[in-house]
Amino acid sequence: MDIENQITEGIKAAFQYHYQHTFAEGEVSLQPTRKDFAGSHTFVTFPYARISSQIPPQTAETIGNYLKEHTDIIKNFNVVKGFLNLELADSVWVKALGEVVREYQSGELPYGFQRKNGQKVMIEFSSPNTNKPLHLGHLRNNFLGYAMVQILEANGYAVHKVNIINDRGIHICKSMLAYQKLGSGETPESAGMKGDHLVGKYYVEFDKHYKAQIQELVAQGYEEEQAKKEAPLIKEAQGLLQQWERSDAETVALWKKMNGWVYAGFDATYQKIGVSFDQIYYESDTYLLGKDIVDEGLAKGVFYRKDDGSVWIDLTDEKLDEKLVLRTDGTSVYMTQDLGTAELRYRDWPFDKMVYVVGNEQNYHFKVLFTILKKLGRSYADGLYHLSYGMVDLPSGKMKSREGTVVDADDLIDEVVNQARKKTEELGKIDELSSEQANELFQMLGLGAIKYFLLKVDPKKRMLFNPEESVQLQGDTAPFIQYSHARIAAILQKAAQEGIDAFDSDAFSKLESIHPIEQEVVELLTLFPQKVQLAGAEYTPSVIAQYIFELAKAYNRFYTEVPIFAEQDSSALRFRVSLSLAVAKTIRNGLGLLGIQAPEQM
RNA sequence: GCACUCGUAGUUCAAUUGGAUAGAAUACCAGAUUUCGGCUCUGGGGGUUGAGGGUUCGAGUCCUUCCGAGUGCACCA
Repeated sequence: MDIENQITEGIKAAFQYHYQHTFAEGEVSLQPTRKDFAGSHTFVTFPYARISSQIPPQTAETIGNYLKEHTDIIKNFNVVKGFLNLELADSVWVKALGEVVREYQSGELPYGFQRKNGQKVMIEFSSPNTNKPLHLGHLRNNFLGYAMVQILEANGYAVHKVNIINDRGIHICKSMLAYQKLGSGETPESAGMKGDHLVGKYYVEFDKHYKAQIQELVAQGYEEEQAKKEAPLIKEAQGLLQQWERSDAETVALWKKMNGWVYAGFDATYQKIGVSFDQIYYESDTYLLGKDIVDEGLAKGVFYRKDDGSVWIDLTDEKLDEKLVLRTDGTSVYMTQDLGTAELRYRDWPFDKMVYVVGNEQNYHFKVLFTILKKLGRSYADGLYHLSYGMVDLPSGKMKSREGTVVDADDLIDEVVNQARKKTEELGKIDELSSEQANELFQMLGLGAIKYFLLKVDPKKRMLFNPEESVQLQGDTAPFIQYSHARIAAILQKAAQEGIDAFDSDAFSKLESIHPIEQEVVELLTLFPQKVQLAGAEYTPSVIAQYIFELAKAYNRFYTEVPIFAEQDSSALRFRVSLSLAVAKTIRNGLGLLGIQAPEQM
């Protein structure tokens, strides 16, 4: 039984004994004690004044006394207003560490991870367009998605990672048109560029000339809106799209060629950032889906047809608008497509939950999508979740995907990895590493820095990414945590050399008293499982990031305040070595949940 | 115009979902250690939680009115 359970059982018994009151399951909850008070767990008694017919401080006093007398887990308690702060006996903490170490030793599942629960989650993330390379916003998406994959697996779910590539439409036709006009047979090889960057270059080219044409037209007296529609280039691009839809051989060949370049470029980036997928969908395959759902909706009376032949759904009673699901000409729109894709996916891999990692500008779209599926009576509709995230800004200014000032993902990674290289070459202990191993380490540090920085913030919130701050060795950063881990690794190595088995929890089981900071570290360790659980339930990797940082900091305090190998008492020494082991493993696994690696040395 | 999201130390972020004196990191100042690893640790100043009103034992959190920022409101995706 874990610590929290032991305490709540005690509290329930106390209420039974003193007030003849029986609590329902899960009704008694504890909170962590604030730092300025003694104790680790706090019971808030305000809500129970009616049950005890006493003022809260009296209730707290009564419960505290009962726990101290009737259980052996409470060393002391104090009451502040209605708050009952509990100090646990040292033996409780010693035993708790023993359990953590044993779980790590048994090795079936890492400490804090759950057994398979039989539930299946599909998660969609990344979802790029093929007309330009990945940028900083995509990185937040990819890292969030990949972290959630790890976290959901740790919570016992079977996870299926999917990516849907937006490979068709007017945007890729723009790149194609510019390439036809200006490309003169250039290839990624001849240009010495990654394929996605090459195609992106022509997209920018298109945009430049297109804007020039608009300005020209405006100068001739057109309204801007009209100029945007009438510019010759956009008409040409639309023509190209129509040719593509008619399966014109030449157009399709060019489309395939350019998309092939982009995929090669994406794959290189995915590999570099350590992201992969189980299944990839292409919009060129799915954009016509959803028509039969429209028929079904009409039959069920969920949708209705207007006189002009277009099909709609009225969601005004859900406080949403009317939404078009089929055009007058009978073709589908984005919403139709997403309905069809959801259906397709459920058939491909019947899931209990489906998570869409998509930016918050699409909040409304997903609200509507989920509502429609519910109205259609889809059994899986309740398991759908939109993991919405905010935009990423840079210190130099805001960045938007549609404007030219986008920060390219590859460039950014290179820059940060380079900074990690510089710092580590200057200061690191990497002499015995081969140049290959060293390069791997720099990647680990640079990528870890970006991932951690993007993941430590609540996904919902718009955030500011500071590349320089992210690689700092001090502060709330990945390198700080990785460094702490590497240092513990050195300690464990020393312990191994001295013949100490860090997994041997019997070696310290008789230890009677421990240092307050040791207690604090063990307390943090005991919280890991519920952090994993929370991060999964709330879809917020930031919970894990914050936790590991706290753990690393607490360990560092322990490290300066308490000697390890100079300790005379063997029990205490062994306890500290095992504590170090448990912390190192938890940091490593916690970082792993964020997709970040922890080096043994740096 | 309508809808949604957000507003917290100089800056970047937290706040256990309604709990205690709103916490970290960073920057700045002052110390300790100079040993297991460049480090790390301790202390200090810094806040009317955008503003007002309400709900209750208790509000950064819920309701409301303003102010400010962002996003979405295409027979685009």
